[in-house]
Amino acid sequence: MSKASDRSKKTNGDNYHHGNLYGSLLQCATEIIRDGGVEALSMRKLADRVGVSRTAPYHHFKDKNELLCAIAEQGFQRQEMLLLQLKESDQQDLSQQFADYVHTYIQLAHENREQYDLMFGREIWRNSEPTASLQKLSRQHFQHWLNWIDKLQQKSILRSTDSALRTAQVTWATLHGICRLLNDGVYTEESNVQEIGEAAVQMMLSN
Amino acid sequence: MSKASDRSKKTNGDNYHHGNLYGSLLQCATEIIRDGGVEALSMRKLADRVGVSRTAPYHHFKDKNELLCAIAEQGFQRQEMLLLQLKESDQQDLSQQFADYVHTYIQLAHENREQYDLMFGREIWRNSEPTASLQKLSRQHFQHWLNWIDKLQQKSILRSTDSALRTAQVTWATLHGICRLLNDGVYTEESNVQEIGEAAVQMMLSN
DNA sequence: ACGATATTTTGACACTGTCAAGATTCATTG
DNA sequence: CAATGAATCTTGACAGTGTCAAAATATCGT
Repeated sequence: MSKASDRSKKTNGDNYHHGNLYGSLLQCATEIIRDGGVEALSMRKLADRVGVSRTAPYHHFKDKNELLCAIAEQGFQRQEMLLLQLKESDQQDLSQQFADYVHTYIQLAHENREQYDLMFGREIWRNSEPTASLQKLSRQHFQHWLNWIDKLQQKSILRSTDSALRTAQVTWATLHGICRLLNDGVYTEESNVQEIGEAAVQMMLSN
Repeated sequence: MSKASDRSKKTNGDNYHHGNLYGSLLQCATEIIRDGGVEALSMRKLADRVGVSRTAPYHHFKDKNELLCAIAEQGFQRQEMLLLQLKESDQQDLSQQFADYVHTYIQLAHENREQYDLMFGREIWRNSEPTASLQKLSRQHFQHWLNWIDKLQQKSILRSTDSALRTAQVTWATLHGICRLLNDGVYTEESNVQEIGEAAVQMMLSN
């Protein structure tokens, strides 16, 4: 007890090893980003808040980028959940189901704005290289969207003027554009979000 | 000549005063951003490249943010030009005129991707405060778009299911979404840009 | 108990934005 | 022309960043 108690500052009851640094880092980083955006997250502050030294995180994440990718992945998983829940819902009206998705998408992107920016922002996709697993998740996600669009076209809920791929791209871009303009602070009036989403649905539906 | 020649390093032929630092900074910064994005621009490197000391730029731009805003403003002015040229074009078919705008918008956003990101990105609109003049320019720009949308609705080129404001917001969001996905590197295949734009037009037009 | 391996730390480097104080030049008076 | 005040530019400094290398410590399989 003599050695351990007076030689180091960190071995005072807590272990030298953190135990679950990976998880702690991920969670803490997610919180920091949720509260203050990506630019509020620094590896040093993160390490400090978790209670380890500056470079400790680098043994669990090769890069800052790798950390960000991991956080983005969680966002995609949540998004995936959303699509699944909708498919299993009791909503039989497919038009309404589509409208529901649009509204939920916008709402979710707004509630988790910083994570959303990470998922589709230049920080990861342009400035750095997205992780292999993140790329995979992202592709899967779009594929599911594409499949759904295809189905909606076949049932004439959506127009078939263009191919399923093009339609999927454009409709998604519309959703994405709305979310970006809101999240980035270009649209400041958040009160009309609902109406904007509704107008988007009107534009996309075939009627 | 004795005093001036051996006392300082900078007074060796060139003037101590740069002459047009403001302009040089703006131009050089624009180039740096065009080539390497916002994150490639540092005040220090910029000053170095222009040939002045680190803090010289701060006598012409209060902030790095103020510099960025100035660059963004130029982007808006170019965008404004675009709309004006279209109105004065000889294209009489309003649907086609609208389609032309969409394609030019996407093309321009792609050619000046970094500047576009600056114009509508979080860097300025969320992380910092946009300059008063930038805000004004931005509002004007949207107002012109809104007026046009209104006109197109009255001539039944665009559906009037929703108000002009909502329609303007959603159509613009669609354009913006496409450009963001391309610029941010989420869509990597640039070969289909034309087709995507075409599909967007199809979705927006009333027919 | 020992040696390999995983984990964490300290030190260091090259960057960044920007503030404060001093130096230099310019423009405008007297 | 000389002097004074304003504009402009420089040097020094501070706190912060990501991340590499080498050393320290802990854990685990033998």
